[in-house]
Amino acid sequence: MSTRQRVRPGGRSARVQASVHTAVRELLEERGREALTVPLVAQRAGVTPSTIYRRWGTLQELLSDVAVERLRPDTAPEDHGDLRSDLTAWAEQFLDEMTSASGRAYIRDALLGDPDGDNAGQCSAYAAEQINVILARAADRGEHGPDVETVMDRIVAPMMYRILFRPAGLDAAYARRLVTELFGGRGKGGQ
Amino acid sequence: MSTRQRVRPGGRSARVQASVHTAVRELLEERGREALTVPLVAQRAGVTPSTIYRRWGTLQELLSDVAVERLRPDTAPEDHGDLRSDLTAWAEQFLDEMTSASGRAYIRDALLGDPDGDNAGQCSAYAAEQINVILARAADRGEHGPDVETVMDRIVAPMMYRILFRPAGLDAAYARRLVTELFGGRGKGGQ
DNA sequence: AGCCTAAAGCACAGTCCTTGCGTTAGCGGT
DNA sequence: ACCGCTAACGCAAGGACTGTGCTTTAGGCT
Repeated sequence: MSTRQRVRPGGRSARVQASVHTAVRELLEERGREALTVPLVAQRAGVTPSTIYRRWGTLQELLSDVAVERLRPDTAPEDHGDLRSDLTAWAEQFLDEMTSASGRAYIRDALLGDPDGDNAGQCSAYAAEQINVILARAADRGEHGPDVETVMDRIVAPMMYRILFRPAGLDAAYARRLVTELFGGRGKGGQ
Repeated sequence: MSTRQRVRPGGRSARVQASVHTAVRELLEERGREALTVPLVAQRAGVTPSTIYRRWGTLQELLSDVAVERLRPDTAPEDHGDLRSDLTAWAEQFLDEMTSASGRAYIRDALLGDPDGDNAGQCSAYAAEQINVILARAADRGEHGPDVETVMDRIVAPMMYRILFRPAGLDAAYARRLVTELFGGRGKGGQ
């Protein structure tokens, strides 16, 4: 079962979903994730727990839904005039947002309550979308650069891997280094 | 609180931990993850639920512990005579193991019940260890290749990212391609 | 305007979580 | 080798959470 909700806007369902999502975000900030329970969220949202159980099934699936919504980029990547600057700026901002405690928590939540990998795929699609915008702009300028898959492999994947598995010592310099190495910086590879 | 157990071997604690871990692995295979509950594991392991709650706190932290134990490589990477072959073989095997349904489940469990990122770091350390063995062997042969961090960024991270976020269409060819590109294959990067 | 369906509320039963207290195993000291 | 001491386990009970059958309501559709 996909957890993403497809409710028509304006109806009661939409109101319930919105108020539940809001309740989750508020309670996450106020009391932290450990303190969250379905009944607590239900009370804050002004619904009964059974409503949440029926629509989301599990607290984790609900959290996953909220997380994906929160991880959706709300703005197009900034235009700095050339591909490399755009990628660098985007990577720095991405890493900065995702490295924060709440950012990591959202990523983990998105991965967590996600039986069929649907929500995780959505997160990846968001990043790919942003990168596509950057690459398309570069193509319009006449620059020719890597394709999306390469950027995902060389920039996004390493950042995400470290965020998830080795969160210590991550900073903007790492993001810049990845971009530099992608652009033919002296990669240490090769034999 | 770190969930990793530091019990002395031979004592009662060690016996309890072993029987609980075994119970988890057995029940995971028999009934699947959804059916797992703390009381169920406790019954199979021959302990009381409160013991599990006290030592692990949560089913997820327990699962995380078991997952990390299971993700530990039990054998040194094969020696194929040269660095590139070693890396390719290792990457193929790694991807194959991790792409399986149970492999992905273990990875997610390891990430999941892991408040301070301790278990996730351990997983990453396992991979780094294996790669270090491969690189050390290459150095002994007189080959000079990339350093560990580069291999983590270029091989491990992309595979893990796709396993977690885009599990569709992953195969050995992808692993080979990553190694090829690392070894100066025509990377599509650069402007 | 009225029907009809999907979703929410209500209530209750079953399970799980959590903790206080007593007991025990086994480590360390003499 | 014995004995005290501490950390860990078992037991039991209270409270909270999960999940479901049935009823009610909102709002889309003709």
